[in-house]
Amino acid sequence: MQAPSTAPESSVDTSIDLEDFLPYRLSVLSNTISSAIAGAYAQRFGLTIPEWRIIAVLGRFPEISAREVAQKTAMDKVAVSRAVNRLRGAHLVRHQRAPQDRRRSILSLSKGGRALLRQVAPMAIAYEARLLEGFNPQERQELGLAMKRLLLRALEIGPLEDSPKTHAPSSVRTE
Amino acid sequence: MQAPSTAPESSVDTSIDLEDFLPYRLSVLSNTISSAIAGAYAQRFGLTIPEWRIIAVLGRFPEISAREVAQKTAMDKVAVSRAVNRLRGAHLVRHQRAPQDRRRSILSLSKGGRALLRQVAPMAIAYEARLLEGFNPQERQELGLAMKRLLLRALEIGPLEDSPKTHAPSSVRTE
DNA sequence: CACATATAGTTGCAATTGAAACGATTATAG
DNA sequence: CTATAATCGTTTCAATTGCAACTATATGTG
Repeated sequence: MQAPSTAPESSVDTSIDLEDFLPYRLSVLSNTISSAIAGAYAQRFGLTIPEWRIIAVLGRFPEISAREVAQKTAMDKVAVSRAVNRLRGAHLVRHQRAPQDRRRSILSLSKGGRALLRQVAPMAIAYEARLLEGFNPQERQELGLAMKRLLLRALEIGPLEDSPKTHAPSSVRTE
Repeated sequence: MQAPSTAPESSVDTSIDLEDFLPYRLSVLSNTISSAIAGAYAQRFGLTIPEWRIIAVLGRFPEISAREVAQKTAMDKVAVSRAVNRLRGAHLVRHQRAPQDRRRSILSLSKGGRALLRQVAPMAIAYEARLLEGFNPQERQELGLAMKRLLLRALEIGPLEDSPKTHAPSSVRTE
């Protein structure tokens, strides 16, 4: 597709080591941890991770709308809607409509939901503690800070749209 | 925002702050970065992340089997099979059978696959470089090390099955 | 008021994914 | 040698997901 590479001995010159590639390593790490947790939640409490997230956030911020839940959990609104419905079916979450804006829902934990949270939260916290066991306070702080910086940077860089080669002539489609 | 600490009662004693919870933060960070990359790969090269991983690993280790690809990419064998089929359809990957064990496949990049890798790899590396722009060499090393430790720890802790009683001999086999 | 536009949440549909069953081949036990 | 088990990769089927369309409310404009 492009002009043939003029490299004389090209066999390995563009090889990339997946094991050193930060996005790959992050993905493997995150998936490993998430599936360990997901297995435990499912097995012991019948909860998925989206459901657990909703319960956690409602424990901390009662009486918020589905949209706010979506923001605070970094979940899609569709995922929130479906997970909330399952939780309602299990009588773990209560659902009202906001009187002043009747599109808006007001979600909160039921008694059972709060009881479940009291069971799940310690397990989650204990798991995190085991993960970080070998890290001293300074290392923990540095790790947290590094993740914060990376996330900020990833959001700044953004969706990586076309051609970073030419200086962007701000030809951004607005529709 | 937080309830007044006056009540030593039950209401908030198990609240967990999702934003501080390491597995959640890792998941958000990884998803943010992965979807930025996925968008760019799809748009510019018509590649998914599984496909990109396979191309990268075949660029570095030619003539390996699907099973080895699965190990090296941390992908499921089913996912590898499907992605390899798409790549074969696009004439980016070649597929032979091992003569001494005819169950085993031998995969390698075609000429086009190598050309594509030469285009994609620099973009991937550049993206990673932008992510890490603000990190000095020591910070990079510490970050890499921290991730390594966390992954090892997560594998040690394992699937978090029932009864964290007897510490099983950690079978972190690397075959 | 009538109309267009915007927002909250749900639903339908197609694509993706994962677990288990499968066919083909090779390895092991008796 | 034969029967059984294990391995590699594919296929099948069901569950999950993501996107767009949809319903219902709400707001803003002439």
